[in-house]
Amino acid sequence: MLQPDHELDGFSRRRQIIDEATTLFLQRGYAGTSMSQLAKACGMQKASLYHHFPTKEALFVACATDGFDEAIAELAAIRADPTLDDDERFRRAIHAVYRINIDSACGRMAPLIAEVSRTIPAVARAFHDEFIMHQHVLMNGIIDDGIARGSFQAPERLGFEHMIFGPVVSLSLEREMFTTFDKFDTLRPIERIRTEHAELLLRLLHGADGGARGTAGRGRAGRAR
Amino acid sequence: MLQPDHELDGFSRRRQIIDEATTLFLQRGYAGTSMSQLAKACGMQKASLYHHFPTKEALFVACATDGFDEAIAELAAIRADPTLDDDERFRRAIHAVYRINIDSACGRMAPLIAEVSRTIPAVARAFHDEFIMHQHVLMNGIIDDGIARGSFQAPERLGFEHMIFGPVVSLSLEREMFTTFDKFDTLRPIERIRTEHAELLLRLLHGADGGARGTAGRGRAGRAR
DNA sequence: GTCTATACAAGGATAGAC
DNA sequence: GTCTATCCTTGTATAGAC
Repeated sequence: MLQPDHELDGFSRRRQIIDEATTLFLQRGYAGTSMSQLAKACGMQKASLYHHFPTKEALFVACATDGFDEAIAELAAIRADPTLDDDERFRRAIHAVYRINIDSACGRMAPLIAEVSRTIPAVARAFHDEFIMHQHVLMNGIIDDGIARGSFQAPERLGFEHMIFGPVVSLSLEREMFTTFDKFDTLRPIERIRTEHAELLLRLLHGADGGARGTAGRGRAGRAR
Repeated sequence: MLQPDHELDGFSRRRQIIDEATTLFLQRGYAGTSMSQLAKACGMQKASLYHHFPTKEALFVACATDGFDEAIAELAAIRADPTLDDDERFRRAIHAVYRINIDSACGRMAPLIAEVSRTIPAVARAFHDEFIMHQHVLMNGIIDDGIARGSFQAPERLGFEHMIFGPVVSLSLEREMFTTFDKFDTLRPIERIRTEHAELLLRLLHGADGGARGTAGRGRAGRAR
């Protein structure tokens, strides 16, 4: 999945093309983006693009599968950070999930994957296996660790996972849908939504009965119910 | 928004075109669907389509804004149904929201709206004002009624709304993304997700402290767990 | 590795007969 | 209201010089 290529002067044409293409794809969709537009955006001739990528489809696959690891890195680091207590780790993990899916290019690719899912099924497969799946695994790990240490109560996992990722994914989609609206941040104040979202999830993790510990560290015995 | 037209024999060509076009748009995206393909699907000539719709864009707008009211009708009915207690009403409302956004054609339009949001901003506006907004209003009404009757505790509303609709919208998107996978229902068992989702939301509505009433009618004091 | 030039298909849309 | 025929643009992709 890597192409060391000719990253000589810190400037790779391939990189530039991928970046410009990603921008265009995100703005106008796959079928709505033409190689001519892309060539213009890159300041080069259409034919030159085909020196770097054999087909438009191959170019799209490169864009869509680019940067999975970097995007998820932060979440992995949070899971591994031993200095955090479980509640705080969970809060930061939620924060990271928002950044991954709303700010990063590959997080914003979801509607595009849907668009091409029938014509390029492989890209949907990769998106699931190497992006979505990894986030779920990391998040479940964080929850499981908290349960093992007595900080969290086990929730119905399937529904809970969807209550973690669903609001983030839909917010990302809505931001694409409503980009032309005056102030999207008034319609959907992401910061506030994220905070409330995290606190509501924590309430569920602490159990319905006792409310459990507010900021339980690891292993502290605070039990509930 | 209605066109009585010539619904003579219960078969309208306009209706047929909208239905076929909607299917194609959902499968291949807006830019990825051609008028030629559509003409073939309708069993007519390309030029004939232009007798019914002046442009491809107008046709898409017709598809995307078709059936809002019908899709939402069930949710409105549930809100107004006086025979339900608040918990059961909420459960059925969640059920309806799943059907609206996952099964109905206009619910599945979301990624398409995102695709055309820059080129046809009006359709994004309509989708928000006449579809999304209405669902939020109805759902909030159901919650407010429950609060007024003492069945529910008021949650942080903004975060809670996203925890209602987010998982549904993302599930709808994922179903489009992963249509080519062997068994989507194994990957994302919608029935089970929906049930767990509803129960977790109810747990939040019942409050972290007392758990509040399990199946409280209006005012009934029933406890649970 | 980038360019000019071009092949060839498909796109949206229109004209005008029936 | 549907057809055949056609216009013109744009699309992806390639050939071959530099």
